[in-house]
Amino acid sequence: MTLKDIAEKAGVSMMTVSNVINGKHNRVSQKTIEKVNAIIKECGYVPNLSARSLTNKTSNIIGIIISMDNKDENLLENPYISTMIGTIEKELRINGYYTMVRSIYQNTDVITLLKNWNVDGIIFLYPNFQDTLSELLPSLPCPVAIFDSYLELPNLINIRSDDQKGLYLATKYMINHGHSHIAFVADYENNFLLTERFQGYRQALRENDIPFRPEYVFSFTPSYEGGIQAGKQIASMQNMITAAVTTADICAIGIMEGARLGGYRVPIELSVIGYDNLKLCQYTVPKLTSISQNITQKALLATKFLLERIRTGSNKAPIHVKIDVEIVERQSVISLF
Amino acid sequence: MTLKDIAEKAGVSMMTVSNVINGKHNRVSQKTIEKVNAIIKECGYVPNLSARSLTNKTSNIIGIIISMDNKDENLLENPYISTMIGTIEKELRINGYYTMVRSIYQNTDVITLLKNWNVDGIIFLYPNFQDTLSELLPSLPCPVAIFDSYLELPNLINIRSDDQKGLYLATKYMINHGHSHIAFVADYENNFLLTERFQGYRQALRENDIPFRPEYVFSFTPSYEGGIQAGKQIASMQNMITAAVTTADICAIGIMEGARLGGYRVPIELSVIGYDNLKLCQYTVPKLTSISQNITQKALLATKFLLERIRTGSNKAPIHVKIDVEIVERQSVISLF
DNA sequence: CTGAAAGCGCTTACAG
DNA sequence: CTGAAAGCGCTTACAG
Repeated sequence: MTLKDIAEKAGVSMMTVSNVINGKHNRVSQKTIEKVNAIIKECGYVPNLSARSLTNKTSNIIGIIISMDNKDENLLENPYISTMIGTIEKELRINGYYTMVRSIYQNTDVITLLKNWNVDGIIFLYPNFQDTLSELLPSLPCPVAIFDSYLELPNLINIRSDDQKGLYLATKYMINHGHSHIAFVADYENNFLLTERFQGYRQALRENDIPFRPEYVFSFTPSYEGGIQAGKQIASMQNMITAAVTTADICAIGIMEGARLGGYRVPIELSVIGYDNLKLCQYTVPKLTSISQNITQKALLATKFLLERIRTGSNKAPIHVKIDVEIVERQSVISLF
Repeated sequence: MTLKDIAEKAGVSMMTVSNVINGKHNRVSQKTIEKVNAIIKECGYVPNLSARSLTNKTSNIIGIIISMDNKDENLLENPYISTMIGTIEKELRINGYYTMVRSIYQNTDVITLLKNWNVDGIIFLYPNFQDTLSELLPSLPCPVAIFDSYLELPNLINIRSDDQKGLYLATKYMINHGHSHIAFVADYENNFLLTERFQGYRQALRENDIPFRPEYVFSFTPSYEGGIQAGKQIASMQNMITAAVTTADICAIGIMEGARLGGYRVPIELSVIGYDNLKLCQYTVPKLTSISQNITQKALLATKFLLERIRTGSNKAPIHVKIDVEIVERQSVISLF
C-alpha cells in the first residue's frame, strides 16, 4: 500500500495525498481531505519513512550513543543510563521521533551512523571519549546533546547537574549532624566531574572551619568494589573517621559493606551519604541518604533542547544547563549530638 | 558523497561500486575492487541505508518493543528490561543490525512501526498484551521474538526460563535447610508465568510430604510494596512461618523490609529467597539468595534465533526454548538444623 | 567482468 | 485547489 495506491483509490494525484498526510491543508479542499483520510484509514496506510528520509534528507531518527570502554560491558545495567534512555525514548516518541540506540567503541563510528541513516540529532550517554569529542564535534552535521560534560564547545547542548553543590550538601549535612572527621571517597584526579564534586566537599569543610586532611581522601573508583576497599580502610583507622561522602550510590553501599567487614556498625559508627538517589537507596539497610540529581529532568531537558534545535535549525551557541540538586534524607546518617 | 560520486572518481559505473560494497566479488575484478575500496576509504563514503532500504524492502533495523501499562511508567528502570536491551543491542550491532527502541500502548502501534521502517524483526519485551498478541501475530510480516510467553503460536520465537523449576529449587532449598512453614508470595492467579512458578512451589512441598496450606499464599503483586505487605502479614502471624519464597528479587527485598517492620529479625526469624538474581541481591543486608535465570543468555538466544530466521527466510515452526535456572546462594536463608 | 535502465515510495519546486 | 515531472541514493534484473 503506497501513496500511489491511495491516490488512485481517491481519484486524486499522489501530491494531493502527500499534502493531506503532511497537514498542508491550505493546499487541499476540505472535501478532498476527508475523502483521502477515510481511504488512508480504511487501508491502514502508513508512509514509508525510508522513502521520506531519502527525499527530505532528514529521518526523524535520533541516535542515542552509548560509548563503551571494553567490549564486554553492558552499560544498560547501569540504572543511571537506562533510566535516561527510557525517559528520552518516551519524549522522542511523543514528539514524533524515533530512537536508535547504538553502542560505539570509537568516536568515528558516530559519523558512520549519522550518514547511514541521516540521523537528525545525537544524544551521548556516558561519554568516555570526552577528550576526543572536541575534535569530532565540528564534523557532526546535526545537533548534539551530552551530559555531565565540562567541554565548552559551540554547537553543543550540555546538561549537567550542580556537582559542586551536590557534595557541598552532603558534606554540610554531615557537619550539621556533628561530624567533623569526614572521608571523601572517589579518585577525583583527572576527572572534571568528580573534581567539581570534590570542590564541594572542600567548600563545606572550609566554610565550617574544619581542616582538610589529605588522609581522609580515599582515592578509589566510585564503584561497589572501590567502596568496599575504602570502607575497610576507614574501619582500620580506629574510629578516627565518623562519616563518609562519595560520588555514587553504589560506592556508598560498598563503603557500608566494607566498614561492616572491617567490624564497624553502620550507621552507628560510620555515617554514609550516596550520590544519584537511585531506587537502590531504599532497598539497603540502613536506607541510604543520597544526593538526587533529578535524572528524569536531565534527560527531558536534553531531549527538548535537541528537538528545538532540530526544528529551528539554529545550531550555534552552546547551551549549558546546570540542574539543581537536593539531598534526600533516609537512615544512613546518625547525629553525633 | 554518494555511490555516483564514487563511481565517477573511480571511472566505473555505480553498479560496480555497489557490487564492491556488497561483497559480490565474483562480479568485479580484483583490481577494480582495490581501486574502488581505496576511493571509498579516502572519501569516508558510507552508504545511505534509507535508499538501500527503499529498494531492498528490508532495513536491517530490529524493533525492540516495550509495551506499557500506563503512560508514566519508565520500564527501563526495571533492571531486567534494561539488561536485556543492552545485550540485544550489542548482539544486533555485531551482526550488522540497528536497534530501534520503541514503547507502545497498543499492539497495533507495532504494525505502524513495521511499515514505517520496513523493520526486519521484532523483539517484544515485557509483553503486557500477550492476550491480544495472538491476533496481531499473523499480520506481522517479519519474525518475532518474545520472552516468558506461554502462547503457542506458529511463527513465534519464545524464550523463557524454567519457571516451575525456579520455584521448585527455591522451595527445595528452604526444605533442605529445615523449613516446612514456607510462604509463597505472588498473586499468581490469571498469570501463566507466575502460576508455573507456583506449581514449582507446590511440587517441592508435595515431594517432601509437606502439606500445602492456602493461608501460606500471600496474593500480593510481586513488587517492593507488595513484598512489604506480605512481610508485615507474615510477621503478624506469630512465628508460624519461617521462610518465604517469591517471584521477584524486588519483592523479596520488600518481604524482608516488611518482616522487619513487623518486628522480625531477618534472616534469623524469616528466611527469604528472591527471583532473577539481579545485581541488587548483593547490595542488601542480608545479601539475597536468589534464582538466576541467566538474563543475558535469554536475550542472546532470542536475538540469535531472530537473526537466523531473518537470514534464512524460514518463518514457520514456532521456536520454544526453555533456559535452565539455578539457585545462587547468599545470606538470606538460615538453617533450622 | 562491466554498464545503462528502471524502479523502490516519497517530496519539492513549478505550472496551471 | 490540483497535478505531471524530476529526483533523493540505492539495487535488481537484464544485456553485453
